Amino acid sequence: MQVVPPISPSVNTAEARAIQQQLRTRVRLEPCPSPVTRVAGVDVGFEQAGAVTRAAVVVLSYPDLQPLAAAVARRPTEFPYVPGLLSFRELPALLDAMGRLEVTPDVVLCDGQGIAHPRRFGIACHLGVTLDLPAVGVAKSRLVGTHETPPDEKGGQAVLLDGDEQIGVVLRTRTGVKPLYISPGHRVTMADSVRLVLGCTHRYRLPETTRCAHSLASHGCWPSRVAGQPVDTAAAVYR
DNA sequence: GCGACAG
DNA sequence: ATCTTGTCGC
Repeated sequence: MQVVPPISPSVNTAEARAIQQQLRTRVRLEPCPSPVTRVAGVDVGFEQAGAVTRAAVVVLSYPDLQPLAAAVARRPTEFPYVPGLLSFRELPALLDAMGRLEVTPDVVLCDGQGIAHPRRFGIACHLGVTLDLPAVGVAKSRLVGTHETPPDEKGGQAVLLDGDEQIGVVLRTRTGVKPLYISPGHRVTMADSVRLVLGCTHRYRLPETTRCAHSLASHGCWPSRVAGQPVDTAAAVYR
């Protein structure tokens, strides 16, 4: 897919926060365009003791969740991990990978927060706004906000609040596992976000999109099975 | 000053 | 995120 200008050059943490305050005005939480037929998942891993960032993006058919395409990209790591500024560390490599994609997804599920962020601008917002693509934040742990314990059953939910503002949903994707922190990133509603995550989830805690992206980013290959089906590596090409 | 803190 | 083997539980 066509990815426009790179991302911000080397910035310091103060500048990064200022950029977030500026870009947050571009976030639009509106109904996700329908129908959704292609869902992407993105994730990053590191090599050379963190010196190199490896990003992966996969595209699955929806709601079938069968592999359609994927892309991987590597580039020097130029920003440290700072809570609240994750996108400045991972987005450059992710955009490189997105640029190598042959097909354009209808929505992207990101590994990290959407608006459930101190400045309401997590990595899902940054990626979504940058590509003007619908994006959802799917985090494995909490960054900000308070919540009750969601019911211990698949689909169990609890509202994630920052004061009196709802910034996300704490979602149990399967019985007996730690819940995920879901929040809109761009061009999706809170309800769309939960629906899409559940729609992409099968037998594991993480949605299939995230599982595939993580597998490609850290192991360099697809999982043996996606949504319960053996993967046809030949059809799911990537470069 | 003392914790908390996506990946 | 990453360094790393076995092990407890459904």
